[in-house]
Amino acid sequence: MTSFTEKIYSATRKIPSGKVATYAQIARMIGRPRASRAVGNALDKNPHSYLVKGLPSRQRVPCHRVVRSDGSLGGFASGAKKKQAILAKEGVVVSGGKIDLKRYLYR
DNA sequence: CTAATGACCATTA
DNA sequence: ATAATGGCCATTA
Repeated sequence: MTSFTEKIYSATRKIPSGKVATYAQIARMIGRPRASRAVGNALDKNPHSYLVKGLPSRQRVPCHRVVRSDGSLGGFASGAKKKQAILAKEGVVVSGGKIDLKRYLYR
């Protein structure tokens, strides 16, 4: 575990249910404004599934709340379809493959 | 050490 | 609107 990935997980955990953040945003939060791509890599390797019950909240990383800057979903280890389903359950509407960032972006 | 690899981004055409 | 392009950067081989 590198400090880089730990910071990413920490930042990602701050995103509340019903909101989303972009990879670039996470990158900015941890002080590496140009590392958005590396952020995606780190989240990809994240083994902590959001859906696992009983997992301590400190270990849960809601990586499904991280999307692309253009509002499209971006990737997901278990499939983008799954990602969308979880978001929908939290109240984030994905229409036409895009999310209305004006409404759901975490500020 | 170098090279390749992406859950990316902004710009340009 | 989509597609290509060049840049970016931590991690891994």
